[in-house]
Amino acid sequence: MKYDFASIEQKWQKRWDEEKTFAAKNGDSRKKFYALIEFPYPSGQGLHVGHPRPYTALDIVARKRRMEGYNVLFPICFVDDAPPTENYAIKNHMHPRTVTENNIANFTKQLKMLGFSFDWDRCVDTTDPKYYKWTQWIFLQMFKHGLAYKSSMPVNWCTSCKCVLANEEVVNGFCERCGAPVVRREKSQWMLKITEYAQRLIDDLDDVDYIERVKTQQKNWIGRSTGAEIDFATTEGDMLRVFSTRADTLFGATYMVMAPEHALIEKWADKLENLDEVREYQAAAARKSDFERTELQKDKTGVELKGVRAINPVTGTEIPIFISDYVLASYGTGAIMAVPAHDERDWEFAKKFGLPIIEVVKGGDVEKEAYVDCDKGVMVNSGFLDGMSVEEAIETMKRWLEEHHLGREKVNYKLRDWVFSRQRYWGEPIPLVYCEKCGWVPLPESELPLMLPDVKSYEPTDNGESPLAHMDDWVNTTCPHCGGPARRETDTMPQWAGSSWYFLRYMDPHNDSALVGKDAIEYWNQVDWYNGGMEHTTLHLLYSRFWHKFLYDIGVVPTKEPYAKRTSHGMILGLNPHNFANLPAEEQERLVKEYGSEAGAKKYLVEKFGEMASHPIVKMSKSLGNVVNPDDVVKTYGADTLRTYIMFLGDFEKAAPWQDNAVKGCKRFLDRIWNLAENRLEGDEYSAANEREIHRTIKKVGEDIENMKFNTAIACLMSLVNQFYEHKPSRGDIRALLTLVSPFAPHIAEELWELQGFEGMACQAAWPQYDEAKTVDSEKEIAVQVNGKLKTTVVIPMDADDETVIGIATADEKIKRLMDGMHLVKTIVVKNKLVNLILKPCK
RNA sequence: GCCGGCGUGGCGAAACUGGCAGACGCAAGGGACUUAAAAUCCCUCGGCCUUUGGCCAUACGGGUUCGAGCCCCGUCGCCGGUACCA
Repeated sequence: MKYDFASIEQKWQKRWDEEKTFAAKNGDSRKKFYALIEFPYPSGQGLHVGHPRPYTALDIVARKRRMEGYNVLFPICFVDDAPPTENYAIKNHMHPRTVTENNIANFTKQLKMLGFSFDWDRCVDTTDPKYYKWTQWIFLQMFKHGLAYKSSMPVNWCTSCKCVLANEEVVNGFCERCGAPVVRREKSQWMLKITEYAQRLIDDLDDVDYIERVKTQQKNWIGRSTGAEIDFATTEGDMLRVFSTRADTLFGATYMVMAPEHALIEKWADKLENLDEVREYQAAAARKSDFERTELQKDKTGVELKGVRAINPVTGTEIPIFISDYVLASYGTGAIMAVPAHDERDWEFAKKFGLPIIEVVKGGDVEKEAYVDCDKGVMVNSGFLDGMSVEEAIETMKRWLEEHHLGREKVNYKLRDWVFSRQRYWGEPIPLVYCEKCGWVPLPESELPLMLPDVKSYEPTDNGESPLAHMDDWVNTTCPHCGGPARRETDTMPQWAGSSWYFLRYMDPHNDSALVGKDAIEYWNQVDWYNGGMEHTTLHLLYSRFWHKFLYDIGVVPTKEPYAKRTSHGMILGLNPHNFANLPAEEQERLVKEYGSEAGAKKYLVEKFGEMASHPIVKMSKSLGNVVNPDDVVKTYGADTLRTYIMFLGDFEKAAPWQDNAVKGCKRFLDRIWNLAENRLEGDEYSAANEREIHRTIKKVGEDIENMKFNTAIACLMSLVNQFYEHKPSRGDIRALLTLVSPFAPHIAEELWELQGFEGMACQAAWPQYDEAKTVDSEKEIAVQVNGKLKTTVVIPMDADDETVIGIATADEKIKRLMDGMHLVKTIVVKNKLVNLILKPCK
């Protein structure tokens, strides 16, 4: 009988579905395990071959845990990615809901086809009012606790989505989603005070098991730095406050710089001799997009505020004040003291504007360049700091500032508050109304959910107003507080809102009276293992940690952190069809002939296809035609092969290229298993010839799954199968193999399990145990080195002592020859591994 | 620039805490079976040489060590994150 993967896979998927094999049970007495993956955005293109990588990985973990006796929660849902869905809907004249529903149906079909052990009954839909009722509820709690506020400020404006973006959504001055340029606009926005949680978001990383690169990226993004705030007196009497991490260099501060948006400028407007020039600069800075600001970063610009000067508190010198867009309004105090001798940016600016540069730390040549890495230098030209080390000077200066009430220690964070409103239709309405008398008033909780109204036209508008703003019937309402006329907030929430707490809803998806029931949250507690993409490290992951901490503070959840463990997968890349190495041999030959040499051929390819052609491995893209569709792979090879290959192709954490012809190897592996087990075997004990290999494989596969070394786990299973071809397996041997294979290739495992007549289902069998003693041999082949060089190998009894090992090694014919005329100076024995004989010629 | 990570055969990759480099798979070559092909099974497979053996090989140059892919110093290259954050 042939391995008919298509019908086998269908058969078992249907059975799992009907019997609800993977349903998690709330309150069950078994130990619980909660595995979580990031849902796919249900885009119109369907599943990408990259999706199954993290899903298969955690499916393997979830399946193993069930076999180990855990009550496993492994849920899935679809969270709408608002702007793309809406854009697609606009383009195709459809309602966003229809688009989302179609996409979800397609994704569900595709995911089911891959045999993931999701509990499909816990699907949640963040766009369902029953769900977003609770998203709105959480927002209201934040509002009531002062964590949501409306503020007018320059925001990132995507010129294509016609919508405000959070800082985290802007990549190099372009929109993270659509790639259009982002400009700055002054707008009144709802903000969430994530900055209030900055320190806790850093500190609590110590208590969770996240892979290191996730922790570092989060810490870098939050960007804590310790320094001092220093107050400079000005000739106008107003105090100009700055932040500096280098208080020690205060004697070298020769001028000040304020951000063009700094509030004091308005206050000083009357006094400024060059007000027109200042105004012009301010306007130009406001017009620049983020991209332009960074592009032009080498060329410093600025305008002096003529008529106002600051006084250096330690030297008493009057120094000029400039405005320049190299100082950011949103960080620190929006103003700096410039120390050109020891800061590259200040140095450039000082050179351009001919400002004095005073060296205060000895060691560099401050006429040539700023001396920045000067931690080990000694203070000079610095009055009472002279002769001190930098470290000492910082401390001394901080004390001096405090004593004179001119400054204090201060911690700053790069993290900004989260811009939370979007001028889009397709999002959760913000449940607040504005009343002339009472201000912003929350809706009573009994009125939640505030439904998104049906609307004919949901295109974004150019004036930056949400499409909801035109719906007078909806907008005009009464104030819940005073009963007077009021208007609803017309901006909606960003797509990150619903996804900031969705993992809680899985615990209790149908609860109408709470976002998650008390019993449910106490039972499931927190996510045990969450795997997701690195691209969400500074977005979703940070946002959801923030929301969770807030929910912890108001007593809704019992843990400070939502996820006990976080891992991340590498991307699936494709081969570049334009790269020389990936061309068919005949084509390579032809090009080499035509262009004289391989180098010539490569040069030609780069000329023809651009720089890109020099990279053999690239992201999959439609234009290169190297996109792999999982449907096709499943059709040709089956889901089990796809799952096995995607786990086998390389280190899970690293990017790896998809190679079509390598998939065959995994199909062959499954074929070979099929051939071994399609006929009923005899003997329920492990066969003597295979026993040791089986114990070793159980150990290795188990450990590898825990460490996400799926590729070597499969390699080890392949070796076991090869072993079974040498030594015919018993029915017991096959049973062990099938249980180990079952998390990776669950369908074929079930089918063969049934054919062998084992009880129940393979996915419900107990995970096999190994006996450490049985994983080892009685003998061991070890390396024999002479003077550190490998000469031969010998077989020793396992765990033999040093003397025995040296005896066996020196008795070897070849070693004997090498020892001729030499004497043994030293021996090094590494137990069960190697012996190294140090020989010297006899005199 | 700064912060992470990486660099190993024709290819994807293994290699624990410093201990036989290249497990496992792809491609390639040879053989068996077959009228033939596919499939399957078996063998070979880093390079070089004077081939019962020897030498060289883990981006490059040094170092530590009995012993280095792994540790240290320096250089080059690639990937990811971040960027006028004072």
